[in-house]
Amino acid sequence: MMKKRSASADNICAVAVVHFSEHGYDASSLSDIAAQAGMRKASLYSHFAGKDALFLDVFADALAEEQAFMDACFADEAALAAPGGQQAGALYCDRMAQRYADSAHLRFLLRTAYLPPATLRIEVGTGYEALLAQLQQYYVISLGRLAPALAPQRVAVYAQAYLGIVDSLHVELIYAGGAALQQRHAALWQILSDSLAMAAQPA
Amino acid sequence: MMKKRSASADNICAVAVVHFSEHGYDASSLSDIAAQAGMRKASLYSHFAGKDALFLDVFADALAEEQAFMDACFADEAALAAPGGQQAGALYCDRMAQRYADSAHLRFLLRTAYLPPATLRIEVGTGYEALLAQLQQYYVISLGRLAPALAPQRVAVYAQAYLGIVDSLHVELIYAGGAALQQRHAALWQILSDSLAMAAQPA
DNA sequence: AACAAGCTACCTACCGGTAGGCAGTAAGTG
DNA sequence: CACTTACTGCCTACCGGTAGGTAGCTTGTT
Repeated sequence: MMKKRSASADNICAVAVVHFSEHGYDASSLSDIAAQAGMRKASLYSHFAGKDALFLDVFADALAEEQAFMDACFADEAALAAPGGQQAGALYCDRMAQRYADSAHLRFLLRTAYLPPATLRIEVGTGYEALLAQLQQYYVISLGRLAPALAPQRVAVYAQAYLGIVDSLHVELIYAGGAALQQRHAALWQILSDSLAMAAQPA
Repeated sequence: MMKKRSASADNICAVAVVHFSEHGYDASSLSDIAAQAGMRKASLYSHFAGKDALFLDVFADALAEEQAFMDACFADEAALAAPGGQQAGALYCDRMAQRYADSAHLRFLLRTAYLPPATLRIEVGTGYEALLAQLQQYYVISLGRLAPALAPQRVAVYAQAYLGIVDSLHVELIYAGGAALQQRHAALWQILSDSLAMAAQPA
């Protein structure tokens, strides 16, 4: 991988992602970000054209990082899978809470994907949709490996449900966290498992 | 019901709820709100103590309105219910999309409940949690009426799953809307139905 | 010499909030 | 009846503060 940015710019991005994830776009100040990055606000402008540009750079970082995380989860899952054992997409959901705690990029992404700054709606929207599409694709592949006999239209339904569950867990991450998340995860996974079991061996 | 506010104050709130729901707390300007309400910013201060107070008033309105909507949905459901027929909580989900399109209060609520202004986190949090708790209670009652034989711990799981589904639909409302919502609704409802059917008559 | 990367100092625009004035009106008082 | 008083609802004008953004100088490195 090649480095596209200077070390200073990378540092600024690392600071900015925290500010954006905690305060949102509007309430984040370039002065504060610059100060925490060890420089004055004016010096930011030798690295980024403006606030929007900085935001979009951070957003691109976040997308790339979460893409990589997703890749790793489903790669691990494929490596560990025994047919009929692990359920499709489970690893990604299991690791999500820890990931949220560790990664400012994920916190940033969940905050700004759902309520992006008005002027950047389209850019943010298309980027995040691509990520979700990738997740859906991974899930379909994984489910196809674990339950090959499933009818294609059934697979589509489960993929939709899976994305819905992921969204629901995201909400709980932002909103409540910890304990409540566990319960919700368990409950939603339960009904998904039940439905899958029923579809796999119909009465 | 008694009127607590003047007509002007009601008008201001009606304008403010739209602004807050579209731009969020930080990006909403009192000047703009006042102008659209037919007065100057300074005149707002004869009706509300400040931006926070206005926001909290609007928030209280939104809570009350959504509470009333929830009440109506579950009252209708109880009236229409034939045992084993309609599924618990379905009406509320079915009407949600239309409701979202019609009600600025719901759009406001979904936006600010998940990402409230930093200074008002606790007030918003407690208020919205109460609403969700009420929803959960309604669902449990409704499910108890339609499937009386269900084990209590099972009911708790389904209640959690139901809230999760509602959250997921909320996300889809904010984020995508229309067509995608239908699919997600259908998929999540499908797996919930499957699981319920399995629990009701175990193999 | 040239360039990158910082800096100080400053700009305009707008924010939430405050002070004080100005019509209209409804009630009290002789 | 006329007159005063008090109040409501809105106004203009302004405050301190901060935002994003720009100009131009000073460095250090090559």
